[in-house]
Amino acid sequence: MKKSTTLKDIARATGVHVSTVSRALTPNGGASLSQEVVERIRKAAEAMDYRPNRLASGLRTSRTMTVGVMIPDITNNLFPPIVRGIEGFLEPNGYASILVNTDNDIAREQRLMDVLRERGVDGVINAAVRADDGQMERFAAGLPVVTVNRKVENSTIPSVISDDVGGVRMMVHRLAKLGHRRIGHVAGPADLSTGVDRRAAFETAMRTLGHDAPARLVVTASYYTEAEGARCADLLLDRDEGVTAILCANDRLALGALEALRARGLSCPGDISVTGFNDIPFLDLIPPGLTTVQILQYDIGRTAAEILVKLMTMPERRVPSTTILPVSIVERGSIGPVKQP
Amino acid sequence: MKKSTTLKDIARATGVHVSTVSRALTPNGGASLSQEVVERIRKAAEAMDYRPNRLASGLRTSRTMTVGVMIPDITNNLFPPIVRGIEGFLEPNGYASILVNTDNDIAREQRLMDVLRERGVDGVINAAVRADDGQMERFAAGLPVVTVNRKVENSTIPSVISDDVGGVRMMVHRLAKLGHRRIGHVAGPADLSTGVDRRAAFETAMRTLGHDAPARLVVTASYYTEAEGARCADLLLDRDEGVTAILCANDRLALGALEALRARGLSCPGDISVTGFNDIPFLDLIPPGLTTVQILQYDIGRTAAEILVKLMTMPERRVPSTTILPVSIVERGSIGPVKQP
DNA sequence: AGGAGACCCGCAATCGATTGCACTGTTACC
DNA sequence: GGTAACAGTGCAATCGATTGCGGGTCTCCT
Repeated sequence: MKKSTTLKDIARATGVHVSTVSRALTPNGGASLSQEVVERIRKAAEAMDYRPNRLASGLRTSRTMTVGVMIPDITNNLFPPIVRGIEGFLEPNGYASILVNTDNDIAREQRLMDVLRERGVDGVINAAVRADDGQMERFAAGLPVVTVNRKVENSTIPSVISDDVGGVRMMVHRLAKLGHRRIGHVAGPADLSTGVDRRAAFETAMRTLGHDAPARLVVTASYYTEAEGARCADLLLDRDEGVTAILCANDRLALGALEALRARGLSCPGDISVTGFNDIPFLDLIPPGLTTVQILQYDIGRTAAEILVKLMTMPERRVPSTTILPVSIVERGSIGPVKQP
Repeated sequence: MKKSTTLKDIARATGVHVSTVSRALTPNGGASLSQEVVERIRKAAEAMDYRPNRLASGLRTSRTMTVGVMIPDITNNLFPPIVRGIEGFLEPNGYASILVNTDNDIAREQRLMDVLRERGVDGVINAAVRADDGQMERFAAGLPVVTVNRKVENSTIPSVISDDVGGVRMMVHRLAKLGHRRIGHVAGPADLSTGVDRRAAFETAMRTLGHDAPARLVVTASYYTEAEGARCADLLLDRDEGVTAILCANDRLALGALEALRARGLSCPGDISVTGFNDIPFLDLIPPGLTTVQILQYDIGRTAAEILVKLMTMPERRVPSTTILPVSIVERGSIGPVKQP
């Protein structure tokens, strides 16, 4: 492995001091140098295929041009587009991203945060925060952090999320228009902002419409998984409250709910309507076609990256504490009018 | 942002020299120190919440404990499990991964390779190589590289792939057993090893069975996309060669083929059987259930990481040039007996 | 008692880039 | 003509951790 060329090499080749080379090669540093020298050095650097050593420069300046990206689990379909959105903004701006999976494990999150700090990341984008995440709050005190998709409740950490409230409200109204009055809700985990916010939105929307929203119509999942979706839907149906529609806090829960209906021999949307949230990739291909709230997955990632860069490069400027991106309803086959008994 | 504690801080606190602290804190370095000093230093480090600065240590030792992971596109369902497998091995071993998306763009690949080098990665796992990738070959001369899922043909770069030949052969046999003799093949891109290898395997298997495999039964896709799958399947059907089954080089092509059939009003498997390759997540939920070759997605990632670590830490030891992981057939609804005219 | 090791630990150079300060030569101005 | 201002470069310290080398102390043996 031949060692790569350094400033010193270029200095030797061009007969100037390394500091001069350094200045010639930084965009604005060449200001105090003669055009001729800058030109000569740039040419030599090009010829010698010079690549700056980011470690060295990072050590000196304590800016590594690296950001940490924390994800619960990259194999969860929701996150790749977000990650892609993040990279889509960071990479062209010279940042590299270190990707880590937390598995929603608090100890693991702690450990990975240390890993990122050791590596001197300039900032962190966290798609894995819990709603009540004290350690992330502390962490954010020493390093720019932006949360994406989720947020820490009552926190100053900037977040980029989707319009959870609006999405749920629109969906409830859509179901109501189809005649549904007894709508069940499979809520997301209580320790995730999406879980609590969507649940609150559900209850508000139901009350606003003058419909019942007793606690018995809501079942809270422990995780955003198909298995939990099935379990919760089952529970809801067991309670036998005459539910005609189930609004799930996300698509995976909804897929589980569909499975539960199938297991009971119930048809969707014939017997019961089901809706999801996120519109994850491939959802459109799965029968009966889940009606869901479409979020701008790529854009929330990209926006989070933009905000993080602002935080990192212009700490004095203020950034919005919460950025909410719009959502829309995609209607597919999983909802229909209330079954007439 | 308060600066973190350094070796110097600990040295000052414990009254020893920084070099002593350094030795006390490296696992085997403490060998030449007294137990008492080591203990005292370790305790102080713990108390002061010391985190080594990886930049500094990387600069000094030129080992950054970082690896680059190149993926064509993380939003492609195939790759997240592979990435997860990679991380599953690297992270517990102290490595962090920088993830980059190449979009199968050669110029972009080149640029990202430079990015990784600047950051001093100890090695690279590449899931995005083209079959004839000269620049990656050169790159691998100066830095440990392992390719995963794909490989560079006729190269010395170690690769971890699935049993493409076996998978295709088994699938052809399976179709043959159902009576299919005129089997079409939607081949993968000619510049990817999976494309050429599976195509070759298809032709070999067909010949072995004594079936026809004229060039007209094979259409080569330009990309692994649903759109290309549909286009190629259409082309195949237009040729009107009496094809009764279409073996696709991967699942996305197969999904496209299904779409093409649907557009023509043909049923699957009633009129035509279709098969895929990879068994990507969610495939099981999409009707009619694609029969496909299941690969060990997580394991090829993990194995690639294991091999890379060997390469990085024990350059003298030899590693297998190609590691082939087994595959199996998952049979779902998309294949059936030949339609009797 | 003197010498040989063994054992512990400090010294200082080093990795590569950055940057405040100092220094030299030139220009301009009175 | 002398000096002040300035442009253009070099010098050297610095970021934090690592490591070869050397020096001091203690033990043990002859």
